[in-house]
Amino acid sequence: MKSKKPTLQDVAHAAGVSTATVSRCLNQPEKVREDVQQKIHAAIETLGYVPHGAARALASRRTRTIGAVVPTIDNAIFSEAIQYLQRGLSKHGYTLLLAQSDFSPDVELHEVQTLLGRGIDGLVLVGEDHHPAVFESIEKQQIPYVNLWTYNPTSKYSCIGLDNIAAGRKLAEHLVTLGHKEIGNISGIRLSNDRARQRLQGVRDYLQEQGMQLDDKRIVECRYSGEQGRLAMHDLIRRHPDISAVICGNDILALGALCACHEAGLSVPGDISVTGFDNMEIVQVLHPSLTTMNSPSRRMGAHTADYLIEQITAGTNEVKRIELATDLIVRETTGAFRLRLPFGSAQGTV
Amino acid sequence: MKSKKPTLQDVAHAAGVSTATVSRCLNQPEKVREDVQQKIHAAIETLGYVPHGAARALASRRTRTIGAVVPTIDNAIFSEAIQYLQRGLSKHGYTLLLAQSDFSPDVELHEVQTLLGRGIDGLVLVGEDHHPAVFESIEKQQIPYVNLWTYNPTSKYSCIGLDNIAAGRKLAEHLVTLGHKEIGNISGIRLSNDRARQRLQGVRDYLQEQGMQLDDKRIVECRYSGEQGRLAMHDLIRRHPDISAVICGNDILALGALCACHEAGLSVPGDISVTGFDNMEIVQVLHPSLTTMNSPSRRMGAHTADYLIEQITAGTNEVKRIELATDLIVRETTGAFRLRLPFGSAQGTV
DNA sequence: GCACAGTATGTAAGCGCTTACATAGTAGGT
DNA sequence: ACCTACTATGTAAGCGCTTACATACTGTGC
Repeated sequence: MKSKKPTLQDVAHAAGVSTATVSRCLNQPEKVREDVQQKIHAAIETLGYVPHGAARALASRRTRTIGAVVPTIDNAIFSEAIQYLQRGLSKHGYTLLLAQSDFSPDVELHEVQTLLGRGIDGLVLVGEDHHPAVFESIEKQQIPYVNLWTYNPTSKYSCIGLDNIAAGRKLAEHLVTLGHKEIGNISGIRLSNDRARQRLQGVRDYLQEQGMQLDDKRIVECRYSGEQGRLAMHDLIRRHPDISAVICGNDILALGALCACHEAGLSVPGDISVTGFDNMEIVQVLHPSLTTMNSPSRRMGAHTADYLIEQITAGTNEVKRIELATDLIVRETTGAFRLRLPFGSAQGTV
Repeated sequence: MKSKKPTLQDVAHAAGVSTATVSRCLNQPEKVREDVQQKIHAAIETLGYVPHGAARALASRRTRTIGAVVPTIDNAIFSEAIQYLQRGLSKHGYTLLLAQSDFSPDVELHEVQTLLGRGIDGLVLVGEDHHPAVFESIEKQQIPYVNLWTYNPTSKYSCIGLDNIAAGRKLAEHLVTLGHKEIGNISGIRLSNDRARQRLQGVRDYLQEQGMQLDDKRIVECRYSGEQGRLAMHDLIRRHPDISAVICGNDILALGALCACHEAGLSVPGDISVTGFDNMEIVQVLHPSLTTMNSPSRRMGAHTADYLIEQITAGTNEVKRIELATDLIVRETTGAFRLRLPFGSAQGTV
């Protein structure tokens, strides 16, 4: 190893120009003469110079860094969104700082403050529900900010996402149209998860309009995990044997629910219909393949990158609200309602 | 909005001490008297002071930031590892800079250089295969560095992972023990993916020792996606109807393969056995549930965080090689070999 | 030939923090 | 009472870059 890493000053020396010129050459090349640029680039090359990010950030008040806090990265929809967000940022020389909240508003607040301390140029959070101090901190920084996964036309902040209420309605409509009357629900924890609440509300609204009700007893709340979904479904089956369709908060829960149906000897969709949410890649290669809502995670990530870069480079901070379409993807786990003999009755002997 | 954000200088003023004392209070509190600390914290509180990350980084040459480049975050095993890595870092006040290589060494190099420019204190990559310039850059920086997902006792660099060759052997052994002789393989793209290569090599080695061969024609290489796995399986079934077991490069490919079996009217494990790799959470709630290898992604992430923090805080950079155990998880997609009448022959008439 | 506008480059003052070194204050040993 | 050894705090010099401003140079129109 030689001595220290080369600095901009070393480059300036080697190229026989001033530090200002080198800096300009890097940041506003149009202001530097062609031949000088070449000399500078040659010097950079031979010295192996790499700009010092922190120094740059300190002097320019821009870190070329975006912060994102998701509930957990270990969930296909969040990781898909982050995948596209990171790609979009990278294309423009921006780097992603990633943190997780574990669905806790307090943890989220803490992570947000850490990120802001790091000096991010933009921030991405999931949903609208946040600790009040989060909003305070953001406003103090005046940086572009996006609420992901939610679309609220009246929101004070930018949001890029879907209309979760409408999505819930669509699911309910699908099942009602198939003739289902007794519908159960396996939901994620709704506390501090506006998406889960809104989807459920959509279901409830629609049923109400149809003169039906979603009894609270038919809602089981649990963490988003396959095993939890499985247990929840067993619970529903035991407590409400008349249920003929179950709306699950996401695909993972739905897979667990399908497992439970199988274990309970219920055929899907013959005895019971099941829906998911997110349309994870794998649910289409399963048998039966899952009826679910398409979650525009990838587009969300890409749009977010575009929006942030746009605002940052323009030096503006306008609120933008982007609604992304979701589609109901009907596959094999939902079917027409069919009367099922109650458990315990003599089946097949009539 | 008030005026500017408060600086350390403002805090010093408000608390009636020097900037050095405030800085010490934040970084080495044991060197500051109790009562002075309280005054300072009070000032910080009322001013709403947040340290400026870039300034801190510039002055101290530490960014409290770790960089990681994974092939893609949109794959359960990588996202699990990143989940635990991020948590571990956060616990110690470190932040994660995340980038993706899309399985391309060139993209990876570019991302690594960007991260190094940002001034990371430690770096995490996946696998041992990297662009030569990656190693050069890292050595110039002298920062702790880990190769994840691989365990190589003779590696020049730290690594935390599993013995991929041994894992491949175990899978082969399992199938051979069940009586399978004609084994197929659906692998991820092996070019610049040492994990995939080594697993395949393990399979090959074991078969060879048993006097069997893994013909190259029985290996289908494709991207890690359910749909690709499905197509690959159809291909294998068509070209090699005598195959009675297929080893898949990961669980996603295996799910696609199961789909293909179903479509082709082959029962699993009756007609054909299928194995995965990674033990994703959902594969245990499927029917049939998947036989697979457990990938210690979570432990990997946690260990990596511990190792990096340890090295950074100690100011050292010792190479450490940690092997994590993997287990074969036998479930329902593998079973004893059973002779199957070839397609097209009159089945069930003998 | 001269004033003027326009362009290319250089000078130097920070950005907000850390930290080596200097200094003041305190306690213990003799 | 004096010296020594600490500990607690202050002073000030950067860390490597950006950028406002100053300066030098070029070409134009009159």
